[in-house]
Amino acid sequence: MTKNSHTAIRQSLEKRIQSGEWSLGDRIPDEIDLSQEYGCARTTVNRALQALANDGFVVRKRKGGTRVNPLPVRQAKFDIPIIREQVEATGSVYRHHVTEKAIASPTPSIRTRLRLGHDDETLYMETMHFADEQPFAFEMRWINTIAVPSVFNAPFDRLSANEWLVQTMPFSSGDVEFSAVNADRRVARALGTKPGTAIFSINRTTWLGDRFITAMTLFHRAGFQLYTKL
Amino acid sequence: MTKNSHTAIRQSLEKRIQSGEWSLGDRIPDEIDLSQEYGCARTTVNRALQALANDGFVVRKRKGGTRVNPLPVRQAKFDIPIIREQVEATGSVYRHHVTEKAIASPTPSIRTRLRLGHDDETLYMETMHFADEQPFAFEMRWINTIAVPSVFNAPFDRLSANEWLVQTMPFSSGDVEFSAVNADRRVARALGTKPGTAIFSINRTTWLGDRFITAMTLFHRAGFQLYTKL
DNA sequence: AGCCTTATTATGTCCATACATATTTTAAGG
DNA sequence: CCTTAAAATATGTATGGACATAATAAGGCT
Repeated sequence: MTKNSHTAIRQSLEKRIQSGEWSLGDRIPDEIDLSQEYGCARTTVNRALQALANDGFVVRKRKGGTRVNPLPVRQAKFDIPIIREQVEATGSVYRHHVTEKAIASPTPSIRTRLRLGHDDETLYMETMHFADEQPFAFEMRWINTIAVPSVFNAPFDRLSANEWLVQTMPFSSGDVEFSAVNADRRVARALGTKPGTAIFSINRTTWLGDRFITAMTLFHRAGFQLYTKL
Repeated sequence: MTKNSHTAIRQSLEKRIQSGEWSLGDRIPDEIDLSQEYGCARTTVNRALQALANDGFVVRKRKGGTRVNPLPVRQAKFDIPIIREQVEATGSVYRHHVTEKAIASPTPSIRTRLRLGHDDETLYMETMHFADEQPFAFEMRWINTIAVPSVFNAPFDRLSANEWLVQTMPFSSGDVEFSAVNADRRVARALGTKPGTAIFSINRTTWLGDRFITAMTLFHRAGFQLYTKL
């Protein structure tokens, strides 16, 4: 069992909700009553209830009290690791290889996606990621050379762009998009599969404040699965 | 600006980390120093720092102090909504249609996945989900009739199994698996696309405690994307 | 009834303090 | 020098009290 009062109370309340003691939309006792029931201070119950609200189990409203969330929304959380760590976590040996690296004027669609000006240039890179010498993922990436001028000195032979950027600009924000695409000839050849194979693809755009840092499209090997617990 | 002291402090610290005031792995001032700097109680700083630790910005250790996380892991959070809400959120009209519903003895692989006994039976259902009368997703589902006996009285003509189960067993746990698959003939016909098309697929298994409730495979229409902010 | 003002109420936040706990540092002893 | 025990330290948690805030309920007026 957990020892701490607030996590213990949290778990207890969670079980009582799961058991059906209170059903969807029901109001549960207020903090003072619960604190008496559990024999602790109100702040401790408050902490437990806030945690439950944070995870979507209950909805809280001033004066309205705390209710079991009538619209429970399950949240899936994914860790988005560095590809090397993802590979090594499975016990495989990681290797990457930069197949292309050039200053390029991005296409209009990329330009829009990155909110770039008319003559802004980017560094375009293609990288292959291997697990035990088998293709693991094929990466296409655009980097804003103005926001990240040090990119020209980056040791991309040792570190993948993926990893280097995480270490250089660690706390940027961004968005992610998962989709399924049919491999075209180029992607198929890179991943060692047949054109048309369904490929799990991740699109990521990264910002620091309002400055565009990098955009990436990742094509995973055929059969790749992304897994998480709810 | 935010008014509350603890969120304000949290944001301030987040900015200071992003600005590079402390770099990866650096130790940041302890709670007492920060509380003096911000002119508040230690508990308030503690709350802000715990929130930062929770989101992976810092790592905290007793006596060791608080450090900027040297291995920043980005977390993507997805809301997994009821399909009807997902469709209606885009302004489309939702409709579903149960195309098959029968007691069935699941295949060995499904049986293993669900940790079912040798002669346990399940209710097997196939459902089509439409958005504005266009195919949105095709669902295959197995339900444990022993854990959910009320399933036989469920109004599946009005409510999809998806929605009914969420309302009936709201706070179950489970796991999710995202992948890309080539549509076979059956899936392609259901979704109105050609066999071989890359389809975004979601596999979900749901438990209440250690009891299996339901397993589902969802095939989304071609071109479907799952999007989130980091 | 309908409308406005005022009380009531449950949660939100903060504080000062106290003690617990994990971890490192230091000191003592061999 | 190495091992072991004691002190120091930063975070973790709990408490009781106080006041703020949002939302509802109650009351009084036209």
